[in-house]
Amino acid sequence: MILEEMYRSGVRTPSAQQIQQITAHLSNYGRIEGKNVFYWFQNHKARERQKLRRRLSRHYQLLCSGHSLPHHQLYCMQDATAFPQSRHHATPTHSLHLVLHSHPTLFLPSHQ
Amino acid sequence: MILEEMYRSGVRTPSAQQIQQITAHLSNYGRIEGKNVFYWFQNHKARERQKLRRRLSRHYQLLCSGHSLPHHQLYCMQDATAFPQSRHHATPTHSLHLVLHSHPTLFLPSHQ
DNA sequence: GCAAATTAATGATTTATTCAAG
DNA sequence: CTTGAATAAATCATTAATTTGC
Repeated sequence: MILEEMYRSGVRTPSAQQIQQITAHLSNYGRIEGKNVFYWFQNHKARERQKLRRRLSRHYQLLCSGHSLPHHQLYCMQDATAFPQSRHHATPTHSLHLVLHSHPTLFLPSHQ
Repeated sequence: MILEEMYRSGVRTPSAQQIQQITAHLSNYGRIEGKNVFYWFQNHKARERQKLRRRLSRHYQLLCSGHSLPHHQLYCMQDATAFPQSRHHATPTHSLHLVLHSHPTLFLPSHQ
């Protein structure tokens, strides 16, 4: 409970000092050492991420399976109107037909 | 998610062709064009770097603020009680007492 | 009720990824 | 291109919960 409280209030990868302190504090309740605290945060962080990813994944699956849009992500892919023209140079001329390196302007649909 | 998958597997600055293909693929999910893909990779690369830099910065600040240890580990060197014996190999013998680095097992007390 | 069996959670370890520096 | 360092991701191992047949 204590660790989760800490996590909830922002602690993610505590430094050595922090770990020492936390360990000291928790020692009041039982045998514990730094590595346990270290592992706890590693695992907890990872598994929270995991949960989030699972949620998102499910979310996307729904999205792609023809159901209503979830409201984030993808909205950014929408119409792509106003386009930032290159600030510094006209379309680079050093590219020839060999162009491997991309510049956004190269991807402006030529017919739009 | 798809783009991150690509990034994770090595794509950093996709060529024009690659961008075209990626765009085509992603078009199944919504309106998107090459420049969006281009920007995504630019930004993602940059922001990954940024994250790392922040980490390092924080790291060094701690280091220099007299708080000795850079991050975690070392706390492991403290009481040196029961330590996790590696499942697969005997205790590593390379455990200089100077070690600052990462893995808990690296801090197996040399005398155990 | 109550073990054996099965499944979920958590702890600990290993492997992969990431960037910067050399 | 390689290496070092941090740490995220994947995996292994153990413990806690839950289910099942009796």
